[in-house]
Amino acid sequence: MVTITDISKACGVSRATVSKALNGAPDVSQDTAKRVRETAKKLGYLPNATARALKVGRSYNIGILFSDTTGGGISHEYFSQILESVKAEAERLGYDITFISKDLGAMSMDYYEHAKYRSCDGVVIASADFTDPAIIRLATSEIPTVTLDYTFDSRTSILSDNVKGMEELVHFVYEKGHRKIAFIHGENTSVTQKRLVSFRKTCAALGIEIPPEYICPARYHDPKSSGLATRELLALSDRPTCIFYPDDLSFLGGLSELDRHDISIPEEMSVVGYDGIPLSQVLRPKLTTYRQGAERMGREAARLLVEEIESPDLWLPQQITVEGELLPGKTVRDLPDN
Amino acid sequence: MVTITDISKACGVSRATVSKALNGAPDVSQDTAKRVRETAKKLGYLPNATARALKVGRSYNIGILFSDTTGGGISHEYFSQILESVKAEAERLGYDITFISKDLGAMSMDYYEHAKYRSCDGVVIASADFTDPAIIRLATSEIPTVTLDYTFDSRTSILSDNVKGMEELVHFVYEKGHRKIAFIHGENTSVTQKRLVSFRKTCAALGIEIPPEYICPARYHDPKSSGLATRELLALSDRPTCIFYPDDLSFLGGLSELDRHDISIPEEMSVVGYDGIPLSQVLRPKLTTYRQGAERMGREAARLLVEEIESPDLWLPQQITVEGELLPGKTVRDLPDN
DNA sequence: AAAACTTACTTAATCGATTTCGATACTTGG
DNA sequence: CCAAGTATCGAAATCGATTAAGTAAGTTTT
Repeated sequence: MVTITDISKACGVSRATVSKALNGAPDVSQDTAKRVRETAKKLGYLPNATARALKVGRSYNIGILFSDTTGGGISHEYFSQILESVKAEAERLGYDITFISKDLGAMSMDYYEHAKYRSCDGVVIASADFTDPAIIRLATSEIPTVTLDYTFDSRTSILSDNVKGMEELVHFVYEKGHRKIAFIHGENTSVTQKRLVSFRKTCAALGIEIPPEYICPARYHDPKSSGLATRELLALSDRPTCIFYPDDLSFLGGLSELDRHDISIPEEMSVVGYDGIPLSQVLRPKLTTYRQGAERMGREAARLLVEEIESPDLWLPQQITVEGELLPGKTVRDLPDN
Repeated sequence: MVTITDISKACGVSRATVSKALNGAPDVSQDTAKRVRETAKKLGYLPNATARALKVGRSYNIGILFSDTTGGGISHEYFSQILESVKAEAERLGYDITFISKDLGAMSMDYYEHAKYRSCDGVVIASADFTDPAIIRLATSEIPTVTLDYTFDSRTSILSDNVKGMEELVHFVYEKGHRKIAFIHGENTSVTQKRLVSFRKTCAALGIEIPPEYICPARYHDPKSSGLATRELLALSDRPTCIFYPDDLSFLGGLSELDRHDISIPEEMSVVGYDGIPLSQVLRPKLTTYRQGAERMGREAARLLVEEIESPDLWLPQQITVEGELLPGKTVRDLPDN
């Protein structure tokens, strides 16, 4: 391994001078700076991020956290898109990305400890159970963090615009003539609450009455539970004409349940998803859904986190809401009369 | 930040003793070892991975490389499954995972330099253009690496069993009565060659003649190009009865092309995918495909890499082939007579 | 021409942990 | 009772890089 010591010997200057030359310090003559850079290149010198991090207390490494429990794993497209865009933006800004998890090998660590252990400059909390004490500890610690789809105290967060998403979807089906709209929702999280409130509010504003049995609990990303909820809705004497699913993937559970009852989409039942993952657009019929701006969310998360890391003094926490986009699809039928 | 110095002061012993006590060295008395561990816990001590890495020359950090160019990005389910299982196994073994990329911020680095810069103990090359000189440099360097779906010289690699996969798929459609089988293949990579040769070999063994125009080039994970290939196949005077697609996602391109010609699956055309991603199993009709053992591949990759890192002396490179599993689906029709 | 700056380096401490080589005290064997 | 062995601990070097402080020239000011 080539170190600054090797360069200093080859150039006949001190290690301090080499370091300063390579970092563009002002008190190095043009001549020596050039000589140092050239021999550095000739010898194939690479800075050692570890040594630098130890000395300057900054690792240029940010953690990313996907908690394994909530099923919001990396392989869901929404999250893998976020991961990809966080990674791209962080790298653009000179930061590497390391996964933060509970328990590394034999050591039992919580998230906070893991982040400290790796001396991460900051952490993006991408998917997590926000009631988990370990998550809370990290998110309220002195380590800069950005959370996605949740705000701790009033710390920095990137929020998908669930209110607007629901509004647009409700308006869309309303204009197609639907009045009997059922809503299958995911676990009781802040996201769910926002969507549910927005759903109710928008319906109310449009003068639609939603009977309580039209609101069904299920779980995110779990086709089975949405299938069950669908079955209950179909058992009602007064069936809805349109069903909102918690997310695109969950709709697939509803799909097979509707299949079982020989109910065709959208002729006999209209459906709406959420997320706008690529899968939704290759289904036939194409799913009506709301695409969350995952790519931009990841980018903003990385950008804000690095801003906070690099200028902590003039930093104010902020919450950014990223709008999505309605994808019309073909799964909502035009009702001739209501 | 609590360091071993703090502990040493609190305990009235030297830093050396603290370090040894925490690492279970033999020349520390039971008493002091216990006292040190207790005050370490009391003070909330966390080892500093950076400092340790600098001293011992091991970072307990392994790199993972997904090259962005080939479209084999993280958000493809095959790769995100691999990522997830590499991550899980590495963490189980006490290693963290960092993404390795070209160009970090302003610095221009190739993959090898990036891995050195972060002093990765090893790198999993999960998805890459194996003709890229930067990839070759890394994969043939002194850094332990494991490649997926490609073998450099005879270094360690994890291979999906493409030969067996093709064999099984061909046999499957053969037994359904198909004799006119077309094969749309991806870019000319070693994987493609294996599949192509295996396809040809199996057909020959079964006495099936495949006319050259039944073999169409396209690109992996690119529905558009497979759509075009499909169009060409449909234009033939002697159409095939069954089409093999390069992967599940590409099949979707074929799907819309078949739609356009009002050809229904499997009644008028049978199709077969490859990969067995979850999407393939929620399509209707369910896709006949071959699931690659992504989860096991990732796990083995991490396991072998760590083995090589931890006992480089008694290490022999090896290639592991991971079998997959045929998913029958519903997209291959039973031909009454052939 | 003496005082006051500049410029261009070097010295040495430091980050947090590990590890080699002693050093000391105590135990055991002969 | 002395030599040898054992158990326990500490001093100091080290990993590679950064940086405050100091130094020795040369340059400018008055």
